[in-house]
Amino acid sequence: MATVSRVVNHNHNVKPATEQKVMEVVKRLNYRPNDVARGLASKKTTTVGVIIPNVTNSYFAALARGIDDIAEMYQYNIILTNSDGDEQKEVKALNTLYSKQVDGIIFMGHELCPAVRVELEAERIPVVLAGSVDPDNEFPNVNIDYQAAVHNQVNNLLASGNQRIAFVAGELNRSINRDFRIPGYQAALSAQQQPVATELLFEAGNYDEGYALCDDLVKNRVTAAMVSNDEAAAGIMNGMNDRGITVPGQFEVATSDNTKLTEMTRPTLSTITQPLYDVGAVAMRLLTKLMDNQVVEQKQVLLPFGLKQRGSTKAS
Amino acid sequence: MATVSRVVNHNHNVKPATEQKVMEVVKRLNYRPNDVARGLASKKTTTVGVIIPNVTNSYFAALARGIDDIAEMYQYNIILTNSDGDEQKEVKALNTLYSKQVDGIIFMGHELCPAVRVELEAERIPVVLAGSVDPDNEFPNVNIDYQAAVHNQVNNLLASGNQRIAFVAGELNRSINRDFRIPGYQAALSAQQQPVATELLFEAGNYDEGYALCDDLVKNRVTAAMVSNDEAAAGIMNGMNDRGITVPGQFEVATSDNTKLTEMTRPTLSTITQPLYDVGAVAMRLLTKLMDNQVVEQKQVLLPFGLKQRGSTKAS
DNA sequence: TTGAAAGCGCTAACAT
DNA sequence: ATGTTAGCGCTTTCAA
Repeated sequence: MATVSRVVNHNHNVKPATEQKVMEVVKRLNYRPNDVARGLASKKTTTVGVIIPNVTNSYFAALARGIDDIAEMYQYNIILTNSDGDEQKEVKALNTLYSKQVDGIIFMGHELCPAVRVELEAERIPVVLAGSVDPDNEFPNVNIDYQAAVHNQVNNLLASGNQRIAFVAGELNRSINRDFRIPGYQAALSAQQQPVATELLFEAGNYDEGYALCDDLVKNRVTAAMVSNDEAAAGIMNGMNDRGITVPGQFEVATSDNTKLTEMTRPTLSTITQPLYDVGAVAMRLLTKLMDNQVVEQKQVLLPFGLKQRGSTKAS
Repeated sequence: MATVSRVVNHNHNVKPATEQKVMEVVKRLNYRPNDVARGLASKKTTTVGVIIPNVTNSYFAALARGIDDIAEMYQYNIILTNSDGDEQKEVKALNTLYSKQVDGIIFMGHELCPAVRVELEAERIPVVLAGSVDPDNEFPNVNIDYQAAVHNQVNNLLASGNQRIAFVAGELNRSINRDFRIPGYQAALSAQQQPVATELLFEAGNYDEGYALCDDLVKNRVTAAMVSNDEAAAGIMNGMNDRGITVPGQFEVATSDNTKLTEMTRPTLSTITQPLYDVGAVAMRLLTKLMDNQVVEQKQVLLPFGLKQRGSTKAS
């Protein structure tokens, strides 16, 4: 019994001869260890919970792929739950994951709302936020420097002479926007002595909303937009072109995620480049260390970003 | 002990008064049942394994969302594993899932290769294929009638006068192509007395491959393409336009999945419409019945499809 | 309607 | 290096 356990778990205190014998029987009987029993006895499930707003969102899907690949590499499985960024669903999902005794959690969300924070703090199981900011920087997380990225990209829009640049995000009041992107956007404007008007802040979180937003943009005499979501950016670009306002000639669009979509639209979309897969991968790698009780010096990691000027802006 | 178990599991043989008492203590002690112990004792984990080629593929991501929503509805959790459609990874993933004692499996793959089939048959745990064909129709599965869908869409390409219509898929030799789509394509050609030449069969499974394929297409004097993957279709369309061959004027493109991408490209892509979310949802619903030992009359389900003519074809 | 007891299939401490 | 034993935290008979 115990010896079989040792062999199966690659414990070293087994005589090679008996190991062979056990292996032979394991094969012959087609024995497969029961992970549930293992989990109960060892208090480790080699399973991590992943909360994602929506798998069909290509930004998060890219992170999820990075997460799963590294999880697999470290022999963990992933329990994936879509939350739609909804507080209720997030809390419910967390409770389910706790019941399932997951060894750790990767949380992705637009926002870290108080109820979720409480839930996360209540258990002492490791959590890492992936592509999701924690304004208090309390939890380990991996992101890029959204503020600097937006700042730089807006600089490009400024450089080509735009006087009224809009900032567009799914929900302006989310921490990632309120505390990082918008300050980056405003800092860029201020540095050029441009007024910072809230009337230039708009909401659009997907293609259709972006497309529909064009009327508002035109009404406000906006000539360029810094968008925080690739699909919304595509919607704005197509919407403008369909209204006879050509991009980038009469209107410039810059976006944030560098998903494959930015290469598939016409014109192609200028964007901030983020290592999406790596954000997920690094988050998972960090979580493995935490689950392994290793000491981690840097629990807040910022991955490098870049800017890619393509067809939707005039900048070269 | 046993009474608490009854209360937690909503067993009816409990006096309301004691139920209240138990509930009160549960709350006070912040008691949360351990699903692992539950799983060991009851031999049910309320977890299903989901094998997906790649979450970042929007076709499969859409199915995954449908799967997760229904799973959640029936109180199941999902263990998600990316396989890249690789036989080795699929087999490995299945074994891991079996060890984890999942109650059922949803399999998505480009192909149901022999090794996987063997693995699936070896265990008697329920499996449902989602958006993935089983040429032998041995396993429960939910799909659309790919053959008819392609046949109809090719008819439209024929109607606008094309004499050399290409068929493009990720891998021509996959069952879904070999046994369903290509026969549909060929039947449409044959019905119009058009020769069925293998030189009109091409491979491209993503945007870049589609884009690169254009040279071959031009070389072969192709004037229209029936593509089995939206991203590849976008690549072909952009590739043609970039080469000065305008779509749909000089080249028509029709695709298969109706992912959101088909509305985001310019021109927009004409496509077969499939209820992607529903394919996943119905598959999961079917699996719940199977896991519940309910008798299911129809284990092979074909969901309705449609055709949507947009900007990449001349047909109205 | 409730309690007592066995046991799910392992791991881990302990003994040998 | 191997065997023995005691749980892990529940569900599920079986009695009462």
